[in-house]
Amino acid sequence: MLKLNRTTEYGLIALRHLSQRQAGDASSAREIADVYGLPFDILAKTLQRLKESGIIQSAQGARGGYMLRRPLDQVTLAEFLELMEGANGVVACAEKPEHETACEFQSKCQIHGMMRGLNTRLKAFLSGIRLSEFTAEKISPEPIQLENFSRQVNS
Amino acid sequence: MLKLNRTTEYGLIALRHLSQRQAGDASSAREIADVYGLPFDILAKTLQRLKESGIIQSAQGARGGYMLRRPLDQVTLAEFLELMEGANGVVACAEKPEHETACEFQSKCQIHGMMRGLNTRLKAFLSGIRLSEFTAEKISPEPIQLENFSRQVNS
DNA sequence: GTAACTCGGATATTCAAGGTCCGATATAAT
DNA sequence: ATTATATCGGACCTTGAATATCCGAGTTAC
Ligand code: FES
Ligand code: FES
Repeated sequence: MLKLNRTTEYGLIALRHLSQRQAGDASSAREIADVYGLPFDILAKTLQRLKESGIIQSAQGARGGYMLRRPLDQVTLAEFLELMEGANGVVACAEKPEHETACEFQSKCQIHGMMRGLNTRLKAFLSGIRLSEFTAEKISPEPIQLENFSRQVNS
Repeated sequence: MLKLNRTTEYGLIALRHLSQRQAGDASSAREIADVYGLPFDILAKTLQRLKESGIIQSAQGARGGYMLRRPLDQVTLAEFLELMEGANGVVACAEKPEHETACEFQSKCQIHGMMRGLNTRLKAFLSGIRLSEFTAEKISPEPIQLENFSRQVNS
């Protein structure tokens, strides 16, 4: 139940990676994919999406890559999930305006109001969690091995 | 994001229906499907599942049907969702024991711990919501039209 | 110019959810 | 007893979204 998309996990892993790099330091999609063993193509699309939303920024061309743009403690999990998985509520009808015919059952559906209430409460819950919780803390005591991926953009 | 299964909605609608009937009054799967315009086969399976879990009970044969068994204010949304949608966490690895190899990325995954934390918090949130919230309150002021479906088991 | 990137779309594959069908069994009314 | 109406339980098909793959185009550093 309530399972997250794969891309969401990829995105979080990437954001954590970017947050651990020095400011002004860019990481390419290839680098991140290799370090964590993620499928490159999907990760690349995910990063593009994150860039469109303004959470990260990109530098094109050789030695290009991605860098954080917004501080992760200012991005809520609710915003991030909506970004990665689309604005779907617990039920399809939860996000639509009340007057629209949301689903074929709505006219007879007696729990519609409660579903909308649940959706609101769930969003409030997710809004109380910031992405920095996923990225700020260190899990492994030793820093990530970047090996030959390591580079500096401004140097 | 975090979209519920269709069967979950069907189940809630059915539970609400059952909760509105008099004690000792049974509703057949056919009746509920007709009243709300739900697909009969799927609703029937859903009701069977709810019966196995002990939330409702069944009476076989002609004039049989389903009745509530457990008070709905004693069933949490967390329990209900796990029942209807399986014990999946926000990520596949969240529900498994820590030592098991959950997914191919786990060894390199830096956010695994946070994911498990999120999963725990989400479950706590869902455990704080009881099914009675979905069924107890009246939405439409007028009672449901049962027409020729109306019947009494003990009469 | 060339290599290493991002960018963006088109397309294929995979998988679970959603839905359908059918046969077996149990009970109540006639 | 027979019939009608139920639950029960499995097999099966369909569909759509998630996932993955592929390719071409545009940018920039060297
Ligand atoms: S139609 Fe909105 S919850 Fe059922
Ligand atoms: S492997 Fe568990 S969250 Fe990534």
